[in-house]
Amino acid sequence: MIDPQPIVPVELSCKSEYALLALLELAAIYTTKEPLQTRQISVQQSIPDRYLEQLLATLRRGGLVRSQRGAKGGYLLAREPWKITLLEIVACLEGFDPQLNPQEDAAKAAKTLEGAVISEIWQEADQAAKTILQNYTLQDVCDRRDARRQLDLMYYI
Amino acid sequence: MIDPQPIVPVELSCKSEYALLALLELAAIYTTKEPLQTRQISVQQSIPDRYLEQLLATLRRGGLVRSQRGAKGGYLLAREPWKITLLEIVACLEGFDPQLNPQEDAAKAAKTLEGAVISEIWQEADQAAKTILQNYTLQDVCDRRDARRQLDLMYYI
DNA sequence: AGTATACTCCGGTTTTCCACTAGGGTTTTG
DNA sequence: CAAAACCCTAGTGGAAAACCGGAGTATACT
Repeated sequence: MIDPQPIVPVELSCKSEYALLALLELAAIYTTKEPLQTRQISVQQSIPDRYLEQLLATLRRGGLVRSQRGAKGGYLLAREPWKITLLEIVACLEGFDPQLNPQEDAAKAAKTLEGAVISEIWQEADQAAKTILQNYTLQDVCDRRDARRQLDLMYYI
Repeated sequence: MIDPQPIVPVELSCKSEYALLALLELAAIYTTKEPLQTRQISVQQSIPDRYLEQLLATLRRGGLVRSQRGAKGGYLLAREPWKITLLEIVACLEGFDPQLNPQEDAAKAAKTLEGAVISEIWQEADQAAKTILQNYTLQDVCDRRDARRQLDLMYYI
């Protein structure tokens, strides 16, 4: 189990973090076209393997990865890493619609006037956070990690 | 119990919603300088009274509200409604620091490189949401509710 | 063809958190 | 001094999240 994130409005669930880490592994070997097995990912990122299996299955149903069964099987990205946004990933895992500005009517659904106004403002904050996540692709995250790795190396020398 | 909000990155907890509704009530009678009792608020907004008590106590410890004990007691806003931001309110309730850009080092605390990069991006999304909430004051919410009330009235005629 | 490998489906368990409840106190008014 | 109202602390129930296990099915390699 991963330690809890700081208690802030935008929470990164364990589920989403695991999935993102797994997808990063898949992105790293994307060009090889060779499938990567859950076992390898789980060891690399220290994720409970049976749990990871479920998450990858969810990602498959969400169309983000493809799977190959049997011996020499495993998972591959369904699309190029620069065509997968972070918003898509968390939307797939947490089970909400990845499109921005989904329902104004959620505010209408509120029973009281106060409730509706509050709901509107919260949706505005939600939009802002979602927009950030939509503007990052898997590739971006990989690039940033690689850049950081280079930087750490330079400090070491 | 309030029905759950849509499953999205930015969640509005029951706690924060109750507190906000209570503060709206206090804001409405702010100019009278007369304290408002938990019982009245709980009836008005249909919030479990003993639970509301706790939330108001938290708001008091957070310096958002003042209390007057004994008979004829109750709660008043500690400041003018236009000097209380929504970010302060949820920060008080959820127990995090209301100042923006609080800790870059949370990213440093991550054990792995990937973890740090992901944490950074999530903080960016978090910042975006927080900024929205910081730019709304209690007064803004009151004003918007009143405007909406006028609008509904016009449609009715 | 057969066997080992690895995904697939599905149900169960454990843990954690949240909304809420409860009891016994302290302060103030009248 | 009694009633009204806030104050403090602990505990409960249910739901969701995190995780585990077993039986099944597809694929590769020999």
